[in-house]
Amino acid sequence: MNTEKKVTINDIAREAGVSRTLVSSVLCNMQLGEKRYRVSEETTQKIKEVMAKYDYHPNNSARALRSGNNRIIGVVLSDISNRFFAEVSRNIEDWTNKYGYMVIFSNTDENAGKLAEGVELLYSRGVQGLIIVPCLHSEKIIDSYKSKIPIVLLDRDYAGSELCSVVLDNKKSASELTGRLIERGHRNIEFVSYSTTLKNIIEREDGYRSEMRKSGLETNIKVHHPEYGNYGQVEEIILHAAGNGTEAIIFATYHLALLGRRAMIHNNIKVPCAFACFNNSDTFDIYERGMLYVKQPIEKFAKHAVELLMKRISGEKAGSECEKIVLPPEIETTEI
Amino acid sequence: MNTEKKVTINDIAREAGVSRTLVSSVLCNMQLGEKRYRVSEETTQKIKEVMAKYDYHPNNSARALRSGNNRIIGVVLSDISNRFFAEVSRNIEDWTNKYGYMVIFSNTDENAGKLAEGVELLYSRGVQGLIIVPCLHSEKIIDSYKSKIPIVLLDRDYAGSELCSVVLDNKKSASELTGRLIERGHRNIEFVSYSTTLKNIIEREDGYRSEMRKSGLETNIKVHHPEYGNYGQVEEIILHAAGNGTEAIIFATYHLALLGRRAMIHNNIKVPCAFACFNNSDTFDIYERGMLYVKQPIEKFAKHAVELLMKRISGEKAGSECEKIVLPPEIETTEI
DNA sequence: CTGTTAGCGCCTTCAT
DNA sequence: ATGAAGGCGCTAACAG
Repeated sequence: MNTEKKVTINDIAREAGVSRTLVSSVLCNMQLGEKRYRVSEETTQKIKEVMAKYDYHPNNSARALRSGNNRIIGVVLSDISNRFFAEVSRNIEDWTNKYGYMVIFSNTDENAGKLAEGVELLYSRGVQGLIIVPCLHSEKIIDSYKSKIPIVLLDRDYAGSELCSVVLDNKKSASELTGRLIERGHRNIEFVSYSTTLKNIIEREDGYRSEMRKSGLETNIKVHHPEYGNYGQVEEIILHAAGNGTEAIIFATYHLALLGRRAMIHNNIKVPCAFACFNNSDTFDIYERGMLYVKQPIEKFAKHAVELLMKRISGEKAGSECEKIVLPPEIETTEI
Repeated sequence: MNTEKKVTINDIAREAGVSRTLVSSVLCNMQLGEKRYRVSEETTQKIKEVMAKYDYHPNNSARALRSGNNRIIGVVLSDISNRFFAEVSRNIEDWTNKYGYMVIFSNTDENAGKLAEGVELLYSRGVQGLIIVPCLHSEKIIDSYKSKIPIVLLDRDYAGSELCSVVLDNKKSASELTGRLIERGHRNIEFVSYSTTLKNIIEREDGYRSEMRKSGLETNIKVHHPEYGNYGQVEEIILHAAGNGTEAIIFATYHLALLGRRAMIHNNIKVPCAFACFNNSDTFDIYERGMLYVKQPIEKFAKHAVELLMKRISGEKAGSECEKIVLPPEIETTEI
């Protein structure tokens, strides 16, 4: 394989008859948008030619060592194979690339222990900054790094985090969704969620409750908290709803919506005439026509997170106040 | 932020009253499974304490520079937000971590130009090896790197590639799928695919044709090649099939299956009584009960790809023959 | 505009 | 079992 020794900056300098410094300057100018170091057009050309001729690639480790910046950031999230985070990742990657940075991912599977491992691994790898999707009980762990490395929270924030964050306005999402269902003439609207301390989820329930109250449907409020992943309990909820004139059900998460829909199909239930969840999906788009859902503004999530992080990495007001970005919800309907 | 200077190996050495060499040795021993360099238990302990006390993290760039290995590999694939590749990515990540390596991704969007950019970027970043999902017309680009860096092809291979690869037995997958439909009593089975030179896709069609022939259904062979992403054409195929006693349709890709299913639903067609595609999906699992499909052995894809790559990186028989791994298909049925 | 001089932090012989 | 010395490839100050 690597029989031929790597060509270094010295080789280029020698071959071009100039000093290493010049080659380095040209390199730097290339990486940015030209001109930061003054090098004559003539020598610049010559050096570029030689670099091309020898297929020269500057050694990144050396650069990183010298400059103290390896142009890598870390992203810590639940599971990159989860639909939502997969798309977020893709967008983060694209944005990061625009800054000349690359991304390394770490999956937590919603487990604080794994999050700790992941963050530590990335930190010890020397990444320049971290975008983190916190999970339950990860607050302290994250806090312990905030003086060591720039961090931006994504999708979720927690009380007392003095960190930049980009999140959806979960409460408003749920209340708008509820409002839409009420507009459609529904009154018996139920809400299926989890019993959790995860801020995101709690706010969704809040949104539902407050909208119901605002519309004078306080007595119609009905919230369920099945155990996580317990299909049987979801099925019971559905069966019960079917026999009680429930007109619509709101599921607080995509996963819950899947379970719920499965229960309906398996029991051949058609009663609940509206259906909503917190995410889009290519298949729901086909199978659930005219269904309301909250669209996650994924591109914005990614864009803002990367921008915030880059700002902190480049040190503008390093330790200063944190910026919290709350994105407005977008309620959408699948094709009719 | 980084007000406190990073603590280096020298600081640790000074503080522990030993030489850098010893600290380095301890470090190395820690990273592997103990004992490669002889250091007395006593000093080892002392050094470890000091490292912990000062929260010492060896500088990765320096290590990489010195050792010539940054323990990073690159993965070039279509689109990490695509369901199949998202899962593959996750698995590659997990496997790679077991080797102490990390992953950087690059997306091609099935575009050879982007693939070229991505590969070049990763190469210039100095990754130790590359796992690549080739796309149309990317053969030459990939070939041009094979003498420079270890490469393993994933999911797709191309004629004449002298590279390691891990792929599914696409032909067999399609023929088994066809066989299953025939077992179920179907005779008029159609196949919807693309007109392409992508080996994967072609082999699937081959599999269908050969199985039909083998079962004496040669005259029932019917293949369609709609343009990529052209919903109208797919809809026509479905409408036509519905009026002609077609009993089953096989879609060569997941995307085609989605389009096809959409056409059926929009036109309220129930005629085609079997339905199959080349991937699983959480929603198909719910909406298409008893549907046959080919399950991609994603974990195996990842495991083998990473293993092959690591073998090449560590230089065992560097330039020698390439290993081609062809995974057997697993035909599955969604819940009934 | 160009060259010289110092290291960045670490690993690796080679001595002791 | 431990230490000294050299250098990986590059960039950032300075000089000219």
